[in-house]
Amino acid sequence: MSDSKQSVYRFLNYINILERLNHQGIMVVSSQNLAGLCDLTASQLRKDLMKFPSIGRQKVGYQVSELLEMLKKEIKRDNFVDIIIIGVGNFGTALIKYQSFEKYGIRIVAGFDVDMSARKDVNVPIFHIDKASDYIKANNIELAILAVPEKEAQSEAINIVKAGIRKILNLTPAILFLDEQVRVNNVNLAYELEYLLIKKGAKE
Amino acid sequence: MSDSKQSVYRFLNYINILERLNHQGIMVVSSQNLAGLCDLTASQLRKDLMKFPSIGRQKVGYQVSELLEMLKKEIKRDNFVDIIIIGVGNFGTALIKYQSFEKYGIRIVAGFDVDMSARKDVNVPIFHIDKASDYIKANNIELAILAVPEKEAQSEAINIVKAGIRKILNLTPAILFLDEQVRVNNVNLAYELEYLLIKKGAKE
DNA sequence: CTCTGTGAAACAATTCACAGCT
DNA sequence: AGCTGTGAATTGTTTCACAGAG
Repeated sequence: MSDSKQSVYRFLNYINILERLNHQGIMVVSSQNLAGLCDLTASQLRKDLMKFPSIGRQKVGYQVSELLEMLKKEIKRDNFVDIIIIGVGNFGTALIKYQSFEKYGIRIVAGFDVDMSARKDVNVPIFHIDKASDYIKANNIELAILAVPEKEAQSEAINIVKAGIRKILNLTPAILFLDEQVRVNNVNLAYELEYLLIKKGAKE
Repeated sequence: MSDSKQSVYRFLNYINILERLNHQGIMVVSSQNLAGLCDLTASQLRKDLMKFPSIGRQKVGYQVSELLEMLKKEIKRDNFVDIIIIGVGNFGTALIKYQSFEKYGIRIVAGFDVDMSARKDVNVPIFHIDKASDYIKANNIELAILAVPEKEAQSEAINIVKAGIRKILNLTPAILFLDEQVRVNNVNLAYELEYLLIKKGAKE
């Protein structure tokens, strides 16, 4: 997988949707149908699938389970990944409790915060932020979710990168300045809301 | 504003960054500098700015405050928007407490949930979900954040759309099937994590 | 010489249209 | 007929390269 961000998201979406179809016992799907579910055109979907050995059947469509397997193989990475979360406020707690990442093979194994008093009601160990560095080194953690208050974002990011973190999902609105080597993915919910509010027409 | 999602996000990012520069008392910025902060090329930034009457000064760069004002005008919408949130669990509570939307002129004015017992510690009224429909109609709410458990996502979405909601920020992993007229923006944090994990190289 | 504004070129994504299989 | 696979055409985006202004 070495494509654009957009195409990676399309592939993740195919997998997500095919898993639902599979779960519902639907065994076959046409490019038309699947494209409709993904909000794109049948052509575009077929173009995406061209990177695989021809797997559709004319007049019929695609075997859901077969397509799913191919897509998963294409996107594959090490099967289970342990990640940590920096900042266990409302947001961080929500993410820890929200176990839905597990089905993607992603496990939040520890949380870190300055305030230890809060949040004892989660089933993942919460440590003082001073311990993050040691933890990252000891457990070879590669990815961290950053969910601290905006003001602390930059300095915490520097700390965890120094300790060995290579990938950060930044949920704060801060702009992070880090070594080029570090991959940062910013999610700014304010932008997502603005986007909805700005665009006049319907459709994504 | 009638551009691609990507370009809208770039513009929102320019505004975000320029506001920070402004706040720091930085008055002038070159396309080179600003592009660096945004993780894109100087050319691309200048192309984006071509839609405005020439505003940069050769040898100098752009006046931060002036550029900021133009961008804001370009993107403008009604100055204050009231939105609601459906689902006041961990996630919903986090969003309500996270007041950072206010500076974008976006205000969460009410939350709705099936479980009224929880979450009395927020400064926004929380109502039973049965009241959502009336509230939307009475207050002419256009946008809702959907933060319910995945299983309820589809049925709640139908309900609020029936009541008049036209735009949904869907924070559940569910795929929503709704009238074409309704704009849906899906944020799936699992995808964001997967994306970080998949891509081998550095850089976004 | 420095930095913007902008055409032109290169590259990427999307849509069209249709041949070919069943 | 119904649906895939795929070149060709179209449209969109990014990069290049340089004229022009201070």
